Amino acid sequence: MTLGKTYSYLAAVDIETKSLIPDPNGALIPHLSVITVIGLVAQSGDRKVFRGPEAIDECCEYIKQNNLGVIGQNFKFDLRKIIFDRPDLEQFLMERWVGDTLLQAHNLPDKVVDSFLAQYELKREHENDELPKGYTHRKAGALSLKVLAPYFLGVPPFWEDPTDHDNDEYVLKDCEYTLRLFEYFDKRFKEEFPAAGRFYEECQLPWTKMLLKVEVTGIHVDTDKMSQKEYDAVTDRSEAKLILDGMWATIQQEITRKSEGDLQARYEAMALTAIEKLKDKTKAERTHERYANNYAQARAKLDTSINLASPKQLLEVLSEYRGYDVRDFDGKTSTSKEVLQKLAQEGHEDIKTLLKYRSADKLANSYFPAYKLFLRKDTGTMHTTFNPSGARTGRLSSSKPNMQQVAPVLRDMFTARPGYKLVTKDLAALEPVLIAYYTQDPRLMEIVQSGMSFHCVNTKEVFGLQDVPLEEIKHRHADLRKIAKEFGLSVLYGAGGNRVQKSFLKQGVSRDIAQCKQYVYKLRDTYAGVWQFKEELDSMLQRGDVVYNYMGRPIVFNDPEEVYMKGFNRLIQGSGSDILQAAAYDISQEPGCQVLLLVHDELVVEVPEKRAEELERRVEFHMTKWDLTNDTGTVKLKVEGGIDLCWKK
DNA sequence: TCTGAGAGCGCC
DNA sequence: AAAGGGCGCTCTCAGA
Repeated sequence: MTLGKTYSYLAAVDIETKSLIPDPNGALIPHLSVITVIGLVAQSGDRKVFRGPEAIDECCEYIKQNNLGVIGQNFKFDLRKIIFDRPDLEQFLMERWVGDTLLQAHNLPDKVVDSFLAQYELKREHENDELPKGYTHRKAGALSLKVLAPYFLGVPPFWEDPTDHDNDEYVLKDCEYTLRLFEYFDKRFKEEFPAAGRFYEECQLPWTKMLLKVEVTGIHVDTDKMSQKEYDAVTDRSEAKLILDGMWATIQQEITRKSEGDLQARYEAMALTAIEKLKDKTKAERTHERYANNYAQARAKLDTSINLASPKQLLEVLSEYRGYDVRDFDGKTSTSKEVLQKLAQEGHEDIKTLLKYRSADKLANSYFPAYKLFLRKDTGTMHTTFNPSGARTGRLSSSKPNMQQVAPVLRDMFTARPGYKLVTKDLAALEPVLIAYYTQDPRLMEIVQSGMSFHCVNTKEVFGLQDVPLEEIKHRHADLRKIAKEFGLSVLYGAGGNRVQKSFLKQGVSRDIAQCKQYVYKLRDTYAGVWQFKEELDSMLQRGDVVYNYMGRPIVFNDPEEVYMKGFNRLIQGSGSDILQAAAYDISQEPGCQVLLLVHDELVVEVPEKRAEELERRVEFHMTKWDLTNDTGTVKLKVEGGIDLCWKK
């Protein structure tokens, strides 16, 4: 690890926080939590604990006095909270932050094995039994310090006291293990995986710093618009519910009657059993009365209304009372969207209403409550958390709230601050482009170089439409194109006949499996170079080789069984996502550009209104500057999107 | 009463 | 032999 010669030695720092709201999850959210204690363990052997209102200052003073570089385990979390409390220290801490054990572990090809995790889980359950009622040790993931330290350092498993988060001993142990792990990982990178070490140091760590800045900045929310949208969703939901209640009134009555009957029968049976056991048979009448009374009470509490959120109840209504075929494309009964859409297409009005209810309910229940919880009311900004180790591919994940799953209809409530505009750009057809680059397949190279439509070409090839000009496919064979689009990329990643059959069924067309397999072979044949590349890659990964993606991120599989389905996909998806992260990093270095969101292949960047067009070109440049030249030619990255006052798709 | 798995669904 | 992949969130339901 290069200390940059600037710092004398290292110290691991860890903070403990507690929630300011009843929900303990508040401890994870900067504006809903408070720091209880800061621990620091330095390579010098010094162990420090800082508390109280001066804790941050004293800690930083110690770091400065001793000229320390600072590391942590998922240190982005700690820094985000510290910077929230003390924005003036952002620059100082950002510079001092020189390492992270979570990011090291994420990129070390040697992973914690599943059997160790399972063993650890057993120990945790055992420990939980010893705890006072209501307290548990939270499940620890493969990248948590609680797993990493015992696995790689061989220290005994350790748990904090969940009744006392504000504990010197624990926070110091945390720091000590972090420091030891850091040195251990550093050594292993140097000795065994120098390329992975470089990726960690030159990409993963700087990118994570960029993400911290993105999180701290947040994205501005038009709260009036948000309220309006929530009101609309709630209204839509109750309207749909009302209509559905009307349509299903008789079913509701039948269900109520049936439940009452069942309940009554149960209580009568209980009464009979009780009476049989009676020694004094003269009390039979009174016993009977008592059970009748109990039944009346239970009846009053009985809720027989149909719970639309219960797949079990809904399934009963749809299949038994309405007589619908509720089998999905795998033949299993289900109330999933694909089943409901098929029924809606057959013209069932109740199902159309149910679908409306479902989507409004999703907005009202999943989106808005989270947005209201995580909105900073003083600034009107939303601050997601990006998890650099959230996905095995190297993609980011986003949570609290998840800004990578914002429904398109909700996007325009996220806006530029006054005086600014948003540049929203996505990398067009990123995956076909990267597949062409990697596999050198001549047909795919030709397609992405010439700008032909991947899906239209597939439609022609698969369905034997040689006579139809490419540009007419979209209009003359829209239905077939839709199906081909459904399974085109999937087949290149390893999908088979079943998957293709499903794509047909979704469009209301049934094809036998043999025919579907023919389509798969046809596509593999069309892109023979892709399939050949995939097979070579698979055999390397199955041997346990470490493969590096476009940006140098290591790819390795412990389980060879997983390779067929995940290997090629991980190379392509991970490369795409890393290109976007690298672009976001470079854009964040452009004066005037503030990256607000990363959504896998899309960036949202805030720029001063007056320089919008100029900076839009800078954003485009950084997103498309990556060299995709292979032995057969060069493919170019393209972006789509523009400038607006709000986030638009 | 609490937890964890599964269903379902939003996004790429 | 056959197999698209990657997430987070909310709800229900069953088991402890």
